[in-house]
Amino acid sequence: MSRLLLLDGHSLAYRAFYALPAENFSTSTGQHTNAVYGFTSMLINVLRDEDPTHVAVAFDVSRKTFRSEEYSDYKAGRSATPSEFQGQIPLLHEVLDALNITHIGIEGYEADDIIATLTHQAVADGLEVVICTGDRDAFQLVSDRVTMLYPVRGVSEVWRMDPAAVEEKYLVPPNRYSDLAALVGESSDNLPGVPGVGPKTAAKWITQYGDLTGIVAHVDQIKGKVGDNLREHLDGVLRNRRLNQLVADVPLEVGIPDLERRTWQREEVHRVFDSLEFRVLRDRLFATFESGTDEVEGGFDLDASVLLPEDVPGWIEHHCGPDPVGVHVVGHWTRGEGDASALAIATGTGPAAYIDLLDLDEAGEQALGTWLEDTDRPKVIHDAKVPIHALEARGWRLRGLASDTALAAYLVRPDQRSYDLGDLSVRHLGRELASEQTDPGGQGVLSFDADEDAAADAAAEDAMVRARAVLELASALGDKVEEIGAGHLLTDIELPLVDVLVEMEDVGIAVDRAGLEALESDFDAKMQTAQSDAYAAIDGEQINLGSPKQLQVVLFDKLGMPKTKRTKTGYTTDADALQDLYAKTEHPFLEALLRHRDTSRLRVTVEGLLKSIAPDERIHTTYLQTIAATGRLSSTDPNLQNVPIRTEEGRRIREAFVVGDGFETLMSADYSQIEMRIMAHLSGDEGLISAFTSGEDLHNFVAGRVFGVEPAEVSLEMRAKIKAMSYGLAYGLSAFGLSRQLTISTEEARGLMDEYFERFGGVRDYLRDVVAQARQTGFTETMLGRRRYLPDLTSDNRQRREMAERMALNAPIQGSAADIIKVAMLNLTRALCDAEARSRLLLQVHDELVLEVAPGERAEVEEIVRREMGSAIELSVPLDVHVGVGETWHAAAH
DNA sequence: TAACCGACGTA
DNA sequence: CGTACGTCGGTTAC
Repeated sequence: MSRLLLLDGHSLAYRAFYALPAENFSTSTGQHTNAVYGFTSMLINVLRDEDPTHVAVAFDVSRKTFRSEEYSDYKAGRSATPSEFQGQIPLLHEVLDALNITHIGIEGYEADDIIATLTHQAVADGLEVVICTGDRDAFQLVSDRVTMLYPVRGVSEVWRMDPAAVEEKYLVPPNRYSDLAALVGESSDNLPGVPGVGPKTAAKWITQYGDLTGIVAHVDQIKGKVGDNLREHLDGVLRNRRLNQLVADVPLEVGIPDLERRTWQREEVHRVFDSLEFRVLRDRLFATFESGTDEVEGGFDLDASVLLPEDVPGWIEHHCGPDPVGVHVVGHWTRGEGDASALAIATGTGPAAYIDLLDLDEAGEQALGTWLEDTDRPKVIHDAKVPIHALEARGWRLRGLASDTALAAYLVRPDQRSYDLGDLSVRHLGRELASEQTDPGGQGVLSFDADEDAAADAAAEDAMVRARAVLELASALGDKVEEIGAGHLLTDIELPLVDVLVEMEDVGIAVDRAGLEALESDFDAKMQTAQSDAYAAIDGEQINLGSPKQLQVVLFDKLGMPKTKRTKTGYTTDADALQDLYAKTEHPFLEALLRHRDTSRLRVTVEGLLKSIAPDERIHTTYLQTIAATGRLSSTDPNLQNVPIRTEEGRRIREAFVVGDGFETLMSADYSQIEMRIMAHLSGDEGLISAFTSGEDLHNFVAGRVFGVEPAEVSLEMRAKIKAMSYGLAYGLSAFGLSRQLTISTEEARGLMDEYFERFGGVRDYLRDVVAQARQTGFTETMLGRRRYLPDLTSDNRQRREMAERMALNAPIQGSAADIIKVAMLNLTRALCDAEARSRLLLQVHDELVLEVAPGERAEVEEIVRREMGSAIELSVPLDVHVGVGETWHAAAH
């Protein structure tokens, strides 16, 4: 039986808009999504419950319809549609487009007219119809073939209205409902009814005289005050009836066959739901419609074998040659420790094998090791750094990494939250990893002892499925990488960088544990003092100084300080705001509080570092290569890219990062002003380029140009302003933002920016063009062709659009800097290797590299570092590298 | 207990 | 109303 589902997009979204609190439904960029969320949630439920074969969503296009033509006050009582709602309609269209659901809006008609038209066509074609709308006018369409779902209690529940239900509720059959509504009136449409006549009276008359025509014919027989009212308002009633009659012959470009349900566009759904930040809803969508349907094929065909130890050498010999194989390692690796227990290999020709690493004989071990370390027998792995570490624990060094599917997927779409193999498989191959029978992650089902073998089989099969998925994904993603011209980024930069990062993570950096412990107790003592001072300043009240909520009570209620900038949950108590308050009130509590903040922050930082010291007395961070949308690395567990440096106290922490035993010194090498240099290069601005070749201090030079004085005459204040602006430009800083940062007037800030752009017109043109081009193509590109997609550049929502514009400004600059230092890391590593130096790379902090220098190698290493960092890329300005050495990170960077 | 938020460290 | 991150403690929702 075919069934058509029709939804009134406007009416349902509008319900959701008022039913769901906007503050709980908005994205990190501030876009409200409550209407989209509510509608989509309801859509998923209805699709699930009704399982229609055909679907369409109707929309109002504008308020101007034939009804408002006839009756200018039609819906006039309604307040203006809030812009927060209006802005969500295009998002709703995006959701529907991604789901491949037809949406229709026709100028001059309301959504319900479209629904009426389609309902008539569908009934004529023999379909059942389910209508979902919050507009009661649609009751007139209900019949034995047409059911209406009417949302109540916001959008959390629907009433299923068939003819009996309509009659039970309104005392008239559906085809008389419009007569009843005409008599009673519809306040939401600003259609007044007959005074004193409610549904009961109206229903009584309709029953008595058959319909409205009958009532009109016998209007003189109706007695009493209501009779007089009816006669007096009869014109209005007839007008109501004309207006609430739905049009059943709206000219539509689609017919019922066009509305047949289609599979959704998987990538679009991910993109749209990502941008709306609908995580749970997406899970619900996939959970509801992808299990047990044939939209996603049930996994992978495997010619699989679990190898016996004695079969390992033969299998590898036979199957692992010059063609890439997919590899999946069963094991784990966290915080510098881990192991591998098994390994699955899938070949391009079909066969797949599972090898238990804990049960290998000598020959197997030998064959496996030789293959793993053979550069000429290529492997493709998902997120290879982790398995490479795990295999290392068993003494193998994997070589010949031909592709990494996580890295490939990252280059294709660098702004994803995660690159889960299962997700990529569904998205790019259209297949789930796990079929229903093999569910190694499942709970409970396989928990009995008797099922241990089955569980092991399932785990082996899962590993082989993953190996095969990786192999196929490498091919599919490889094509996409090539399509966007990022092949060299993958093969020449990201893939070889994996080995460099593995080394850096393995080596770690030595720390002075005692020094850190001393710092901890020092910071702790200072924090205690600050805390006592803070309590003393507020009559001894012992609040939790780390609780913004309790602070707000003290600051704004108890002490009555002026309110600061609003946050989602109240008023901000951040350091800037507290400084402001202190300047205004000079209250000692604020001074103590700020001191407490600083010292407790330092203490927490030190504690975190202490906890992460490994048994070798070194700290091993983990670099994440697929996190930052601009192409940067990130560092985690612990994050060694945000160790304090700005304050004197903070720098003491850097003194605890020391040169390790057997090495001579630490060396810190950083690019000076690399982002400004990239901006000079990309913009080709002659003024800025000459700033870097003049030998003058950059900011003095620029400030001299802007203020029209000699560089030598630039005051410190002028220099500070120009420095802030120069850096701000690469982030899309506005005059307002600049004024706030420098505490100058917006006018002065604007004047400063105008003057800057006047002197450095190339920069202005570049910044303008980079956004314009990104809007054209949909993406930005770094110097090495790393893309970042920014669909929001064409958003109707100003906030989203402007956010995307700032990202477009920044991504090529930050991303090119990331490209450059990655190239430098690769070249530097190779050069150190070629020079047979023992010195080694330890850390990367975006524009800085930290090395550990072996005895006697200092001069040579410094020369290599300067050369390789300085020549990583050719710019129209020099790449200046600052190098320092010292026993500690602090000393080396000084 | 998990998820979120404010706050804050770095480039 | 300046980009890119990771981590912490407190709070809230489940």
